[in-house]
Amino acid sequence: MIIKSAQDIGKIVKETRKKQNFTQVQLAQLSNVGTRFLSDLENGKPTCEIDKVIKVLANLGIKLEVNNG
Amino acid sequence: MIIKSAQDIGKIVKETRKKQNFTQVQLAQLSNVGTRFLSDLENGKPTCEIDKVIKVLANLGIKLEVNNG
DNA sequence: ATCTATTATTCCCGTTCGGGAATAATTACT
DNA sequence: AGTAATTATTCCCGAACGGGAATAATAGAT
Repeated sequence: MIIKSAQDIGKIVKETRKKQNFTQVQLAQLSNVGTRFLSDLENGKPTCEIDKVIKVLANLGIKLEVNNG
Repeated sequence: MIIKSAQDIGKIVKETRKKQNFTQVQLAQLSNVGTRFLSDLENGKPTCEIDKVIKVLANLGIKLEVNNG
């Protein structure tokens, strides 16, 4: 899936988390972020800090990839 | 290229920008971010805001992709 | 429909982002 | 080497992040 916005990331985080039967609280603890942050992230908040986003993705086994020309 | 940290993103931004003969000032203006932000980003600052990062990548033609299981 | 679990939203608040501009430092060019 | 250009770093400061906790709202299950 191609990411074009923060919303896209939120969507995939939410989807994947549910697929793996995680609750926000669980994933937040696992990722060392607050539950507020995770909620914000899943709802597409555009100002989330990149490092925490990456950590959450990692804890869901989601691979983030970049495609240069 | 697989992204594991903010540093990885910074690296590819810098590389790609140079390949395309952009200066930080140019890319910053193009992306509607400050030059400070761009410098920080390229140097791997972990707290950069996700939306601006995405915008910069887009302006370099770098595709951001997510790989779910 | 009811009750519970999960998620979203609000609050307080310390910390930090990021813009802009100036300055230092680094790099590139001849 | 010397000069110009590019980048990094510092400063000021308003605005917003994110944690924690409480509350409201939503969804899920029986």
